[in-house]
Amino acid sequence: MPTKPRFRRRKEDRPNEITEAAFVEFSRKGYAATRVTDVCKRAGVSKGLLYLYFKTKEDLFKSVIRNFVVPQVDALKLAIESSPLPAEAFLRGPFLKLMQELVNSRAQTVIRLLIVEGPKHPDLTAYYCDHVIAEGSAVMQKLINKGVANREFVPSALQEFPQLLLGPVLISVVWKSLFERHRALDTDALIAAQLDLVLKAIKPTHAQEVTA
Amino acid sequence: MPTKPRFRRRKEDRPNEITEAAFVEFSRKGYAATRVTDVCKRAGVSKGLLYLYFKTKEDLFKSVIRNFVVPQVDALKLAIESSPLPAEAFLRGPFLKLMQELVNSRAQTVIRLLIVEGPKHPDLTAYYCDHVIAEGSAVMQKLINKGVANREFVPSALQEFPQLLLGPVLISVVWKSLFERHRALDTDALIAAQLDLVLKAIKPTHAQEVTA
DNA sequence: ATATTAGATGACCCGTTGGTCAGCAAGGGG
DNA sequence: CCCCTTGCTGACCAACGGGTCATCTAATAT
Repeated sequence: MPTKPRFRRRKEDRPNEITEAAFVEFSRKGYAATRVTDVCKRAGVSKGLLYLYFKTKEDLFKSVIRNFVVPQVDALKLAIESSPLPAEAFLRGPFLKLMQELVNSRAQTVIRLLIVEGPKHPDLTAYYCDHVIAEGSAVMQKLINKGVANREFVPSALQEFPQLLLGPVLISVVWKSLFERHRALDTDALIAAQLDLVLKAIKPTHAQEVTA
Repeated sequence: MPTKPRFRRRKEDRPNEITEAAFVEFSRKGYAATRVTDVCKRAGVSKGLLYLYFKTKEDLFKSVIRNFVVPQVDALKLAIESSPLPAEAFLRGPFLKLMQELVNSRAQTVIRLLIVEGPKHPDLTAYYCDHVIAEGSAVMQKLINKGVANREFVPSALQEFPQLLLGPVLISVVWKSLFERHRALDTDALIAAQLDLVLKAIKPTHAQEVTA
């Protein structure tokens, strides 16, 4: 009888499996504290194999981030730009939901990893800056400007700083990673509160001059 | 002629000097990437001496954080609680200035260090949570509530989530550490914008029912 | 069956770094 | 002036972990 083979050849699946394992390990311990050996164990793979698919530990890390970020961002942009809702309805509906989910999904982990490890990987940061930050800001800006154009909103600093809407998302991510078990925070409510306050501030409820 | 002595005995000053050097090194490279030897070099001290005053590398790190945080927070609380200004004036004046300075001072570095290294040092995080976060929130809450009490402000979610005012501070800290050289951000304006928006939202400019 | 290719293994190498310790020297007291 | 205390030194150690490579074996071609 033929004994069970010690391993199978699965060239196609290995990179994904390793990336997935690396995601878990990096998330838990950060870049420096993660041992390549642990990633291998989790992926059920030997060290040699990992180094067949990834040149260095850093290369592995970058793959983890990029493989996660790219599809997310693309999906996101599409969703936002193809919505027919007016600005406020969109913000209070899909946009709010999206921000709230960000904090409870893998994105949270990725955001944290980028904050923590970013400074050590300048090219990765640059990539992220151009693709996620810049494009994200642009989309949000467009949305606000649209609202201003059809008198839904009054002109405000939010046009220049659309990131303000994401403040509570950042607070939530950081809070969860540091204080979650020590002191609870209702992140959904926090995010909703900021949106509500901002909308109150930029909606023209009372007589207001609009200077071109 | 007596040759210059190789070193002086300065028991009193050593801990501070080492802490100071450690602050610089930890700020630049983070905990894991900082070598104890480098801290020693910067402090002009041998490794043995460092380990005379600090039990481990981690102990040194905690000292750095605590030594910086404690006096800052105390001074801060005093300043806030002893101000006679009405709520809005205080927020637009000293409070705004303080938030803006936070981003350009050593506090920025400490905030970043805590975000990055916090999860690895639970007791340090707990300490920070109780002393800085909890007390800070309480003070801000008091301020907002005071404003609501004398009809300066309308009731709002800001009473429950005073942290919202700090959102842009966090954004600024993170931005500076990641993207500063790649894409500029006027952090002062960002922080001022958030304050302005929030104040617009909670000021009773038009007929508004106040439900007890 | 056998040969060949290439996916996969893991023992090993070696630079790095947190932490130690035997001993040196500053400087105050007798 | 000398001695003793103790602040201080830096060579050294041991563990650790990223990366390599000689080797093995599953799959495939002949």
